[in-house]
Parts: sequence; C-alpha cells; structure tokens
Amino acid sequence: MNSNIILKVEKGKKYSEFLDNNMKKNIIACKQNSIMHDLSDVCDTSGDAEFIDISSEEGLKILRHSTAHLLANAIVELYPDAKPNTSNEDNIIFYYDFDMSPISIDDFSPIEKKMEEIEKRNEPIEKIVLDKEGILEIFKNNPYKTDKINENVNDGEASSVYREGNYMEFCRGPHVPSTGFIKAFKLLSVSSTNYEGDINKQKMIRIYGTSFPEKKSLREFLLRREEAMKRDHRRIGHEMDLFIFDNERAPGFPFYTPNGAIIRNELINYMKELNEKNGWEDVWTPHIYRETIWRESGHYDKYKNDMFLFQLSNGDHYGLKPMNCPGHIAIFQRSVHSYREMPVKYSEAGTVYRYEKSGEMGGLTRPRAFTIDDGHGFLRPDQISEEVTSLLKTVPFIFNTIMGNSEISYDLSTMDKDHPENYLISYICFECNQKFEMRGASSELKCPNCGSIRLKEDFSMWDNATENLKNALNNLGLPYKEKPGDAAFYGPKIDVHIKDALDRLWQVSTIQLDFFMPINFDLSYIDADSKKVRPVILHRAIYGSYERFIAILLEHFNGKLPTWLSPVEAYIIPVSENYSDYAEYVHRELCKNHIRSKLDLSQNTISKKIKLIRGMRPSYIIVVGENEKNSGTISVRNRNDRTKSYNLNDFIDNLDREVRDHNIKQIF
RNA sequence: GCCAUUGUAGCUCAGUUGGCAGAGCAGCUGAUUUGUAAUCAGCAGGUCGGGGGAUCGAAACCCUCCAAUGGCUCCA
Repeated sequence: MNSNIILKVEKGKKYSEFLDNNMKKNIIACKQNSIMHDLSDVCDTSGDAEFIDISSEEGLKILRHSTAHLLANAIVELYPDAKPNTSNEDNIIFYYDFDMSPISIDDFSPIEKKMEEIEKRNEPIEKIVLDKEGILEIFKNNPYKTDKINENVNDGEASSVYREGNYMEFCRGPHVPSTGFIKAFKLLSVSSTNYEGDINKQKMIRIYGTSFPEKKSLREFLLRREEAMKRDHRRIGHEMDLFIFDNERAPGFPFYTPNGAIIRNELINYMKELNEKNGWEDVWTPHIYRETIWRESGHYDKYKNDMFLFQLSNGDHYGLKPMNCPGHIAIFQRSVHSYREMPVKYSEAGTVYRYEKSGEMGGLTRPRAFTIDDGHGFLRPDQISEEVTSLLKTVPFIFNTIMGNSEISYDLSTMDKDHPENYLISYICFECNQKFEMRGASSELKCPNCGSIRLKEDFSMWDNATENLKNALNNLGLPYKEKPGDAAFYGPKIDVHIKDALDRLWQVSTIQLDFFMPINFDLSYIDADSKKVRPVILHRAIYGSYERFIAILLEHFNGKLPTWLSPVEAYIIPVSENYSDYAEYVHRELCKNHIRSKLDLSQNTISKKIKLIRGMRPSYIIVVGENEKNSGTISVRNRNDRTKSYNLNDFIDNLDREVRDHNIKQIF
C-alpha cells in the first residue's frame, strides 16, 4: 500500500498543479483541514495538504465510490429507463441501488463490458457547481435524486454535481480524476432492496461490485473469495458428516450426527470446566413455558411474531423459549437470597427457538433452534465491575486456546435515546411523581398510578449500566467502538468479535447488563440492614451459540480441527488382511486410552482408503504392516500429510497430552 | 416476508427444438491381499421437490405451494 503525500499548497491554485506527472498516476484526491477535495478544486488557504494515494485506505474508498458511479453510468446507457438512487461502499465492496426491472448475474457481462468501454474512453470526471434550481432541473426525472437534493441543499445554496461523459451524478465527491483510473473491477452479486430501506417503498435493484487499483489485487481478492466459498461450513460439515438439515420436515433445525455431536459435546464440556472454575453453576431449564412468563419478561411484547407459540386443546397458550433468562430467573426466585451469597451465577447450554423468517436462515450460522452457552449472573450493584472484568479476561483466553492467536475486537452497544420506544425504560410522572418502567409507542404511554400522559423519560439506569461497561473496558485497556442504537431492549451490552483465518469478523461473545428483568420479575436479595434490594442481571455468552461457533471453527480451520475437537482422532489402515490382527490390537489400545479411533478393514487398497477418508479430516491416519507389526510401532500421517514412525505407547502418551492441553498444533 | 437463482439416484452432476430417465463416486456381490490421494468385473439404486394445468406425449412449457442458495429487511 502506498502512503499519502503531504505537500505545501498555495491559495488560488488547483491542487493538481502541485503534482508532477509521476504523482498524477496514483494521486487521486486531496485532504486539507480534514476536508476532502477533488484535484481540480482550487485551494482556498495556503498550507500543508495531504494528497491521497489510490491504494491508501481513503484512496480505495474513493476508487470504489467512483466505480459505483461508473456502474451507474453504464446502467443508464444500457437501460435508459433505470433511475439511479444511491451508492455506498465499505472497505472492499460497493453497491449502487437502481429503480429498474430485475436483472440477474447473467446480465453482468454486458454491463462490465460497457463499464470497461467508458473506462477506456478515460472520460474526465468533472465537478460542476450549480445552484439548487439548476441541480433540480438536471435531475427532474429522477425522484430519488430530487429527494436527496432537497434533503442536502438549502434553498438558494449551491452544490456540486459531477459530469462523466453524458452521465450526471449529484454528489459531494471527491472522485478519481477520470474513468481511466478505474482499471480493475468486478460486479459480484445482485439483490433487491427498498427505497430508504422501507418495505413499503419502491423496490430497488442493488448491484454489488468491487474495485482495485490494479488487476493483481483484484485477482487476489477473487481467489480469497473463492477460498472462502470452498470453506463454507455447510460443505465441510457434509464432507465430515457432522450435521444435516431435513428441509422438508424441520426447515431451519440442525440435526447433529454422531460425529457432529462429538464436537458439540467437547465444546460443552470445556465450557463446563471453565464455568466451574469461575463460579458459574450448571442448571437445566425447560424448553416450553406458559405464555405468561413471556408477558412478564417483555419478550411477548416485542418478539411475539418471532416465537413458536401454540395452543392446547384445553385453550392454554404455551411457547418455546426464545431466551434462557426467564428460566434462570425462575430458579433464582425459588428462595430468599442474602447479600452474602451474591453473586448467584447460573449457566446452561440452553437451546432456544426463534422463528427466523424463511429468507433469513443460513446453515448453522442462522438456524431456528440453537444452543447458547448461556449464563445469568444475579449481582449486587457493587459487583458489576468485578464480574464484567472477569468475563472480559476469560473471553480472550478461550479464543486464544481454541482458535490460536485470534484478533479480538469489542463493541459497546448503547441505546438510541431518540427511539425510546425500542427499549424498556423508566418514566417519571409529572403529575404524581410516580416512577415506572415501560416500553411502547409514546402515544400509548400513561402513568399507571394517576393515568396522566405527562411523563418524563428517565435514562439514569441506562446511563449507569453503560458507564459500568465502559469502565470495565477502559480499566483493562481494551479498545472498543461505540454502537448507538444496538443495545438489547433491556440494557446495553458489549459484543465481542473475532477474526478468522480468512480475515473475516464473526460476532461471538456478548456481555449484557440488565436492570429491567429484575423489575419485571420483582427480584430481590436481602441487604445487611434486612431491606429488600433489587439485583442486577448480567447476561453472558462466550461462544455465542454452539451452532454458530462450530461453523466458525470449521471455516477457520478448513475442517482440520484441533485433535481434541476432532471426531476421528485416529484412522487405522492395515496394509493387507494379513495385518488385521495387529491393526485391531492398535485400535483396542487407542480406544482403551480414550482416543477416538476408527479401524478400516475393508478390501480397498491403502491409497483408496486414504483418498476416501480425507474428506472426514481425521487427525491422524495410522498405517500398519509387516514392519510395524515386527517392531511394535505405527506409521502415522498427520493433517498436513507428513508421516512419521512412532512406538505405539509413545504415540498414545503424546496424543493424550495434545488432547488434554487442547493444543492446536499436532504432535509433529 | 421481499428480489434473483436453483431443486434429477445416498453424494456430485449430464439430460439438445417437448419424444424410452443417464454418468461418476458411494452401496451390495465376486475376484484381487495391496506400503500412504481411486485394482477389476457384475448387480442394485428414481413419485425428476409436492400439487394442479395446456399437450397425442413433460424432468423440460404454464400456475401454485414447499425448500435451498446469494442478497435485502430482521437477528432479544
């Protein structure tokens, strides 16, 4: 990646005038006093300016933005009725939304050809400043652009439009100086969306693509993308015979086969070990409850349509649990708790059921039933910081152990105070001064005590919880991004993401503070001065869900799991029938030592057996014949196809240590 | 739920303008006794996702439902 260049610029000259011909090949824009400019802009103050290289982070963004416009240019040339709406780009991909008849990826080739043609023409991308009326006149046939102009330009003010050949774009810029800079692009996919994300508004066709400064990096990107596709956990899961989906009989519900159940159980057992160490007690709660509990918890209000609800013939209403917390709360409520026994911490591999809409499911990452390594801590307010801190220390330990040195990032999701209707919050009545908690559209809100609708929102509990999470992150020196509006309906949370071997980010752990369920369920503990006090609930999951985490592991390791998680730890092949006895002996010895061993006594050749078992990705393939039988050894082949001879007992000792220590690396 | 694409043997996939439903692998049987990514031969395997329709005739055309995939929306 080239870096940006700082140059001295003078007022009254164009930015491009400060570049020599060599620089003009890669410099595409300029930033002065934190404002981005096109190179054709005239400086309004003298001083230092940062010239943006096309391969810098900002440069790539400008390139992708410009490529989106090139796409729009090509689309309106090929489909004159298409009305461009707007584009966006992230760190790799861009998209552009059009009001047009549906197209498919089969239509991409002519569009890409047209884009190439415009690129070859090297059309200048020219900035034109016009007053609002002038701009509205240009886009009078495009209601989407008209909306945007009215939103962004005040009456009587001027703004920029860009000309690229015959194509005009209402945009703030900056762009690459001409289409010739857009040398390596590819359209990737097409989907539909609605204008302004509103399902009731006009349908739009969204076309995705990417763009790079040169062909080589585009090729690398496409290769990585293909590799990611090959690593799809659904494909690997099938090859390793881990799970199935029965699409006719239980759409969206995973079935674990014996191999898959081994992985799942190993992960559950490991979590149990860690929970015990950290004072989380295992519980078990039912999967079905009367709907009353979901009304108490507030889930019914917000998630009724996403729950599996049913009615018995006697008229009773029941629902499958969409979350585990009410079950854990019910257990907490079985007795009176002293402040001395706090915190009370329950954990469970708890399966929850959510009616995901048909188009929203995807393999193990988004099923309709999944099992959370769920935990609920009932805390005194003074214990919040210690518990959150302890969890934030456990999280990296676990992911480093299981996945290797993984990059971990943290988000702090807070409430959006402009949309209080999305959350449980407290209100204070202006009339009678009563304080109460509620969620709902503001028009329906009234004081439960006096019926007044003159209410004031009280955010103090939310602010307090958010502060607590922030402090824990700060005290451990963990950098985090704040995500306003992403909080759960009952409280703020910390979300943890890990990067996998292909540099993809996955959300895993979540740590949430909740001051509202304790109110809904009227929870309390007895204080030192015998008064009832409200506990705080801490919701936490570390893996997230077993389904999702297994999917992440399969894609991260390309199915070649660490041995302790591997369904087949040893696969034994005798060279011929003559050595079946010795192979059986080896197999028995491994089994005796709790090693998951499989013995292949079929008639096939060794080569064929290895070929056929490769998809299963056994940790070790063991071949035994004359030599091994005579010397009490085995010939071992590891996951990377290296072979080594081992004394049987040495192999067992080594393997035992590898598994016990949860090693990622094999014994050789 | 919305848009696009797709659904043929356990798996991967052919099947042309509508004219007898195919292959490879896996499975079974037999031969072969094998030294690290496919030994040979034979056999068996199908409501062509479900339902409806136009046609002398449909896996193919039309309608409808179900499901999957890629996105959108959503994800407590």
